[in-house]
Amino acid sequence: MSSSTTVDRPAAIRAALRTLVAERGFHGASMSAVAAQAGVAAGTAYVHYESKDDLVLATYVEIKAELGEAALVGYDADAVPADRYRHLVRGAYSHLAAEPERAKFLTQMEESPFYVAAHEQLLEQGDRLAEEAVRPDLLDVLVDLPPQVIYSMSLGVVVRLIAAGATLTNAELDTLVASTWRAITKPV
Amino acid sequence: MSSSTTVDRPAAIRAALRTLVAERGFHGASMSAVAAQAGVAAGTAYVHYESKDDLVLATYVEIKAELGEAALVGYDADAVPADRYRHLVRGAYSHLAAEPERAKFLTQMEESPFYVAAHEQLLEQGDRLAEEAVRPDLLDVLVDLPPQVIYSMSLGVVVRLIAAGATLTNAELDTLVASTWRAITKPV
DNA sequence: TAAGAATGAATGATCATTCACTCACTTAGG
DNA sequence: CCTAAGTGAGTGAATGATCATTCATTCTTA
Repeated sequence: MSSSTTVDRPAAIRAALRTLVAERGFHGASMSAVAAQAGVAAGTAYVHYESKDDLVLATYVEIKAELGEAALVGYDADAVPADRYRHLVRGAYSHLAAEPERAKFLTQMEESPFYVAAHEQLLEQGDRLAEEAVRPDLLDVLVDLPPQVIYSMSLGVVVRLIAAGATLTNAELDTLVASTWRAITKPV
Repeated sequence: MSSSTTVDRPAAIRAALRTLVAERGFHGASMSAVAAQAGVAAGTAYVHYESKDDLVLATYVEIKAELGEAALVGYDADAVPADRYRHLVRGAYSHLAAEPERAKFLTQMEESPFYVAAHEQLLEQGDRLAEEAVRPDLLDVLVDLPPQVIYSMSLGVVVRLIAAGATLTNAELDTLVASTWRAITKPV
C-alpha cells in the first residue's frame, strides 16, 4: 500500500516523458533523459514499464483518455451531430489549451514509429472520442475519406494549432468549428 | 563530368532515402540502410553529402521544389485568390497522387527533428508555393492563424490524404478544395 | 597517369535494457 | 515491544546493439 507521503513514480515518469517529448521530440527523450527529468535512476522506469514502447504507449493512452474525458464533460449524446461535434471540439480545445504539452506530445506521436501500435492499444482500451465518431448518424454525414484524414481535418487541426502555440478567442473557435465541420461533412 | 553511361549517385541516394522513409519512417532509414537500398557502399553517401541532415534536407528540398513546380504548371498569377488556391491544390494533388512516396516522405518529415532546419533551408532557396501563399491579396482573406496551421488545413490535408492511400474523384477533389478554402479563409 | 568517386572495415557515441545490489518498510515470532 | 526475515521499489554501472561518420585503400575515367 502507498501512504500519502510516497510518490507515484510511474506517473512522474510518464510526466517526464510528456515534458521531454513536447520540448525536444522523441529524439531528445532517451530513457536516461526521461529518468533524469523524473528524478529517478535509469533503471527505475523498467520497474514499472516493460520497455520504452510500453511507457510511450501508456503515456499516449493516458493523454488520450484525459482528452476524451475532458471533451465529454457536459456532453449531450442526443444532440444533433453538428452540435455534438461542436461540443467535442470546444471541450478538446479547452483541455489542450490549458496544458499545451499534451498537444505537443500528440503531434509528435502522430507520425512516429509508435503510432500504429498506440492506435491499436487505444482501440482495445476503448476510445470514447473514437466511439462517438463512428455513431451512424454522424458517419452518415461525413465525407468518404479514411478516418485518419477526417481526424486530421477536425480534431487534428485543433491539436496542431495548440501545439503551434496559437490561442483562439471564443468567436475564432466557433469559426474554426464551423470551417472544419464543413471540411469533414458531405456537401448538401 | 558525367557521361551518359554513368549513374547519378546523389540522385540514387536521395531516391533510396525517399523510399525507405516512405516505407519504414525515419526510424528504418539508417545511412547503411539507405546505402544498401541505393546499391552503394556505406561511405558513398558522404562523398556527396556532408551528413545525414544534409542528405535529408536535400531530399526534402527536392521534393518540395518538384511539388511547387508541378503545382504551378498552367498557373494564372492574375486570377482571384480562390481560383489560384484551387489550381495549386489540384496541381499538388495530381503530382503527389502520381507518386505517393513523396506524400509519405513529407508527412514523415513534418514532425521530425529535421523539420525546423529543413523549413529554414526552404525559405533561403525560395519556395514558390510559400511565396504564392504570402501574396497580400491572399493573406488578406486568410484567417489569422500561424502559417503552419493554415498549411495543415489546406495543402497538409492533401498530403496526408495521399499518404494515407486515399484517392479522390474529380468531384470529391473539388469538394475538398472548397471545404479547405472555407477552413482557411475569414468568414464573410 | 592524375583526380575524383567509391569502398567497407573501423571508430566512437548513444541507446535501450539488464541485473546484482541497497535500502526502507512490513510482517511474524518471541 | 523488539527483532529478524521478507518484500519489492529503487539504483546505476555494465552490456550489447545500432548508428552516423571517417579514412586508408582501391577503382574509374578522362
